[in-house]
Amino acid sequence: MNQAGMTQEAMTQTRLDAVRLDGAGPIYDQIRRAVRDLILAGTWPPGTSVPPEHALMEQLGASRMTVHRALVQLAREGLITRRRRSGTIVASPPASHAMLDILSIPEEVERLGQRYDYEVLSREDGRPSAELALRFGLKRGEKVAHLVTLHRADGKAHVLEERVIHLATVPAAAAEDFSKTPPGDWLLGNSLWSQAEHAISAVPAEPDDAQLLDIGAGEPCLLIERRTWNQGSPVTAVRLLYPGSRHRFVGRFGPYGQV
Amino acid sequence: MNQAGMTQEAMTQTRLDAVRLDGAGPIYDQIRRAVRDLILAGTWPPGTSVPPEHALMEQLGASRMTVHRALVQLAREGLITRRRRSGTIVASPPASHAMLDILSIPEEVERLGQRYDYEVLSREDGRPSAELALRFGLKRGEKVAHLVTLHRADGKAHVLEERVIHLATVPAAAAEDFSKTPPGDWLLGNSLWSQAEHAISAVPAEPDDAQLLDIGAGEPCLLIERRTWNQGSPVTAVRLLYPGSRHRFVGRFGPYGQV
DNA sequence: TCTTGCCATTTGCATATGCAATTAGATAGC
DNA sequence: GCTATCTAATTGCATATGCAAATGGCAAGA
Repeated sequence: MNQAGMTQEAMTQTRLDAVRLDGAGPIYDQIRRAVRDLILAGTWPPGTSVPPEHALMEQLGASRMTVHRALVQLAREGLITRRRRSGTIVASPPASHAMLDILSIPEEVERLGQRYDYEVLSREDGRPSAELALRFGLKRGEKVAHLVTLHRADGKAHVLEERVIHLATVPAAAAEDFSKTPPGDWLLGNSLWSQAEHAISAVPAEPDDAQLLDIGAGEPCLLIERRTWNQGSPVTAVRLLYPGSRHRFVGRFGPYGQV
Repeated sequence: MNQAGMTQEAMTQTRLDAVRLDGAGPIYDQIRRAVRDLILAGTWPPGTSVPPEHALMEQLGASRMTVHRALVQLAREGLITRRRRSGTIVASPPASHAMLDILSIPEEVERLGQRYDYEVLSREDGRPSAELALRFGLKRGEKVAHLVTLHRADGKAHVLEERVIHLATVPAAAAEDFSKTPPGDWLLGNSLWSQAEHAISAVPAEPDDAQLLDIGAGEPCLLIERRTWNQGSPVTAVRLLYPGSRHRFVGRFGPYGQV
């Protein structure tokens, strides 16, 4: 191999060392979990190339078919994509989530064929007030960035976003002013998350919010609250307030799950 | 074999004949789809035993490992359950659906630890009025049962259900008075569905509905609309109106899908 | 320089084989 | 009858083997 080849080989070696089996359960499942964990932990970020089957096979002392089985399963779960000759790479998490696909508001608006813009209405960093802590379930001590953002579609209010970002988990957020990228999208590219919880409910618009959304006070709005964590540490919490009359969320499924 | 054995064998034969490959794509996937389709079509209802690997292997001329691969996938998808020696049986569809698990309202209420009861407020069978057809997207010609049901938790209005049932697809509904089982639960046991679509939105309560739900007119409500089909034929459509202040729907997921 | 064709790498699929684990049902023993 | 034991059916897992399909990248040729 040439020098470039050596570098390549060294990288592969590094990647291989990270794969550790825990001896619990079938070998193919140990391999699957080991690789999955490396991906979810961010050790192998999206785009990283996964070692080829032969390399894993030798490293782990398993047969190719066993390694193959593990990787095929991960591919079906959407964590990796595989192509003959090109090899296997870590996939990017899918942007959409059937029912609650509101990860990127710009995308959501543009998919409707409307022009998107947004405005950060306020921003404050520091320890949360009692009221804010209550609303987002924060502890008083933790430092957060608190942002209120209005998103527009074709110039009309689309959704009002109120968000806190945990600066201990995402320190880079302190230095970002979100003038070019709205907070939700910025977080997608600048933080990791491993779990989320969302809740959906119908609430009357508060007078202040109603004015911003250009609807009448007390009109029904769809409130989506989402909190995300990474390995147990809180990342962000957001409340998205949609004017009820202008929005529906639609999903499809079959008796055994998503179709 | 004894006579009982013969019967058993004959049944197995019947079941085997139903498995037909279409020649498209990998063999394991042809087998997987063939079996899946028999399950979804109701030919093999929940509880039916699937022929053992050896039988499928001989019937289809594939190796056992290939048959095995197909069945393992179906098991992972939740359509079948497998046990050594006992064999493979068709699974019952899971009762709950993470985000929109509102298939059974009695269960939903009892899970909250409250006493459930309900009342059918009105029922009419026949061809839909223009207004009804519009609201549920029906064709004027199709005969439907139209039901309005109020569900209560601890005696308080919980959700207002308005439903149409397509009598062409579910003829048995014509003879059922729903006095013992609410329509949604009755349908779960007396009809098949292969696809559903749901939509969620926030609407103000109409005066009539507000009175039934014991809230103020115009107060925000969460409206869940769901339509289900079986093999393309409409089965039922329902509008569930929840008082917004008393309900939240919660779900959890990870970056690559449901956790 | 550009194109064409070839080769080596990597994944995809199917088979054959063997053994392990589970357990329903039959059998033997009490 | 009841229980303990055995047998055989059935799935679960791992390996070895061989070939097919796709294709990145190199080499030869125009």
